[in-house]
Amino acid sequence: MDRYNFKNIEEKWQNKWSENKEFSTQIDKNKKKFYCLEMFPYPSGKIHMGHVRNYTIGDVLSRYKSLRGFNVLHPMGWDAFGMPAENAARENKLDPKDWTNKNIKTMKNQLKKLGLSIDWDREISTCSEEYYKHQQIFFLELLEKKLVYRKENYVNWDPVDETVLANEQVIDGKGWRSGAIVERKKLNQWFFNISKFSEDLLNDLTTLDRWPNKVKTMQKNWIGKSFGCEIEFQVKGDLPVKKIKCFTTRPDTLYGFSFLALSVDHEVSNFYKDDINFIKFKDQCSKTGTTEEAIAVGDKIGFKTNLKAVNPLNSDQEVPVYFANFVLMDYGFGAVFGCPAHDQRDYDFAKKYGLNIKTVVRPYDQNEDYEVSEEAYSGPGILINSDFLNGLDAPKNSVLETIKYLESKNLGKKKTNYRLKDWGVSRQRYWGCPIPIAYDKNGKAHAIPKSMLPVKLPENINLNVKGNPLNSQEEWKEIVINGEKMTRETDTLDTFVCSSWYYLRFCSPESEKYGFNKEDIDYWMPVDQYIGGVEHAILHLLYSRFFMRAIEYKNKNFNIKEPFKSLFTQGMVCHETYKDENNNWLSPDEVEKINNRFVKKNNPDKIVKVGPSESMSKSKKNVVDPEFIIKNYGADAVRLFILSDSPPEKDVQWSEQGMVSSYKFLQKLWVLHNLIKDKSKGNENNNVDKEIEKFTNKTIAKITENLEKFNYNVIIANMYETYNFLYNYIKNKSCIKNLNENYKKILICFSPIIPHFANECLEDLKNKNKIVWPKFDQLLLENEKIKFVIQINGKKRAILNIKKGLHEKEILDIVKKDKIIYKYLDKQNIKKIIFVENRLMNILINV
RNA sequence: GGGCGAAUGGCGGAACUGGUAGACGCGUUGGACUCAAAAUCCAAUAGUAGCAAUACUGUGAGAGUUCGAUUCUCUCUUUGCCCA
Repeated sequence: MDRYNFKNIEEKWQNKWSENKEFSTQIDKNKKKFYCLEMFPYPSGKIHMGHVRNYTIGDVLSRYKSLRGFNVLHPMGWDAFGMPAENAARENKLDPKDWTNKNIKTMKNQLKKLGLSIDWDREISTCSEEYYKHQQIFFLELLEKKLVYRKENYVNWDPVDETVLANEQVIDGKGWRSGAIVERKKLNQWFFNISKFSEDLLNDLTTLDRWPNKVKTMQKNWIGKSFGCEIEFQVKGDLPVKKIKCFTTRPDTLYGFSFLALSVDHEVSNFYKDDINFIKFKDQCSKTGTTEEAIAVGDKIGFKTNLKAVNPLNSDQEVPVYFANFVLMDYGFGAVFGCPAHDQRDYDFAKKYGLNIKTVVRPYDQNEDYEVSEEAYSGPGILINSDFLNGLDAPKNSVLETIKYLESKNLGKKKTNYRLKDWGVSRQRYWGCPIPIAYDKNGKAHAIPKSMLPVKLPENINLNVKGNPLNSQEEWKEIVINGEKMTRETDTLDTFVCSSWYYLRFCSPESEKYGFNKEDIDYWMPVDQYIGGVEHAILHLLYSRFFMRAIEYKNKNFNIKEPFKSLFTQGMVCHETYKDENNNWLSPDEVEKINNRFVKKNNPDKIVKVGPSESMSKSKKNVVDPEFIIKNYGADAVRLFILSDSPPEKDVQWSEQGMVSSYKFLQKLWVLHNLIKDKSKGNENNNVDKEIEKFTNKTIAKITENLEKFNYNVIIANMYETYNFLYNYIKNKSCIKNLNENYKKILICFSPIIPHFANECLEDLKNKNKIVWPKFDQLLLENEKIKFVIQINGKKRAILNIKKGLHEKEILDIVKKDKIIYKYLDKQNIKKIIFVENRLMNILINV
């Protein structure tokens, strides 16, 4: 017998699957469909272990569903636009398109070597014209429906690179590449009106019963619905401003009112636009980032106006009005009322400018003399110093009570507010989907007619320019629409737009007229199982949910609101981190273990510092290359290992030892396979054995259940158990007549995890039958003998091996004859017996 | 600071709706094979006591509900993630 040669066997099956187009899918209305989708990768160069895990999980499910008779759609594509291509291209003087396509080719090959059951005929790439031209059409449709608009907004601006940075590209207030201090700059940008659907996006979370609660909670918090009060403050002063509107979630603390703070963009700022001090102040404000965190942490600064605001609950009280850097125009009305005693931001501000700090809420364990000191108290309590509001439970009752009062006096009204802001989709970059807009000489935006689409990206352009390379493409920028000369929009779309609808495109990858065909999506959508990293819990998933609503809006032909019926978020792949004596990161293959000590390879004197296990990342060098591992151990072994050590939703530790043991297990299975082949050769006179039948039945039941529940790590344990049983079972047996048929069923159960191996074995057994998921017999399961526990006073004292379904009396009879239990029961009064059928009997006696 | 989750042998982890805690794997130890090693195979492996049968303790800590709690409730500790 030869060793199991994974190299030849895996290649053989992969070629076979590919040649037979085994996984290409068509609509078949006689079959139930199952759409399994994993988040598509960014083509960064090579696949990493995270991909291996993600796609293995999806593949196991797809193969299983397919064996269960579903018509399975399991496609793959490329999230191919984005910055790394532009950066890499800039550094290596390549075209982003060439760079991207080269990576796609490499990664596709790598994925194929994993033996994934993917319908490659449906492959899509978001950077291809065939893809993004449809996206441009969607953009125009949304524009027609007024779900897209243009407005000026603040962005993180890198003054050195002359580019806009995403929040995560701002590190400690500096640009991640240039290191320049990031400024706030106002730019005209395109926005998707996602906030229009805030309420809908929030409410429909309750329909997503097969999404992790964690993700739903994160989305809920992100949408951030709160209710509060819109208050109109009377304003006095030498400016023609009589009223300022403001939103607050805590109107009940109005008696602690000590200033009114406005955003520097508030309309009142118009009166100061020529004031040199105000201009300076505004400039200073622009130095703070735009994130909520930057604002919370940063210095609170203000600019005092000549205005006074009147407390609506106490017209005798007048407080100063400031411009302040911590107030943003897009929250509320760009105006907040300051209550320093109960809001830390306001407290910091009041301290700085010597403003009054009046306590109006006391914690439950303090008396009426309580006064806030050192820091604001924002917890719950009882209202004090608040006239007629005194004694109310804050904020539980007090907020609503206050609003009621304000409404009755026409001083304010209840209002719902959402934290979710509209989605800015403009990116000042080359490598993205062009926005199909042009501007006339007055700067007015016009949609580029659909007949003129797609707006193609110019090729072979110079990327080594500051800012957006498209800006310097003078020829490309020119366009004539209806005889009028115009200039193209040079911003491109955020890549999250590409990934907001790609799952529709997989249903109709070749549809030319439109992004999808109705017939296709009617059959395939929604995605039955979506699998990916939890890092996309908010943005990508929320944007996709929005995009479906945006397409559906005013559209009778489309009725999908929720694209992903069921969501699974897998954990990350982690590895120990290593550093040398100079604190430089070392990769695992630069390290070896000698006598329980980690040292540098080929240099055993150099001790290596072992750090905690962290998510694999290039920057920490704690990565293991899947290609290398597949080459050494084979795809099946990698699949086996990546699923074996942890539940799929939790992080998994990469371990070389674990990898080796998975490899060895396959070798052992191969030995077993050949033994079974021998033992099942033979003639009709061999014995039929009940034991193997029962065992197989139980195994099918277990694996089926664990597949349904994503307990993939437990399936691997089931596989080891199966091996252990079979190995011991056949050891001392001669030929068994029904061994072969049972073993084949077991192989099919293994096949989603180790498809090459299982198919090879089935073929080796000359299997002629169509391979379908084996059924198990519930009756056979129930007829089995069980282990029945006998407890005395709650302590386990014996285990009876009995058949199922025995009654209390029958068991008691057995118990009374049992020698071990007898000594506990002898001469004792039985007070009570608790009997749980097929489980246990607890006998309570006097002690 | 707020929200959500987690905590089980040396390690990763199992345990159905409250019913045998530690499946399975790794590691470790002992043995077989070998001149030797690797590989492979066999056996043991939560702790304490005991030659053993067995007994007691044990699922982060403390309480509670229950005949019975890893599982349910409360308080606390540690830790992870998200938001700030």
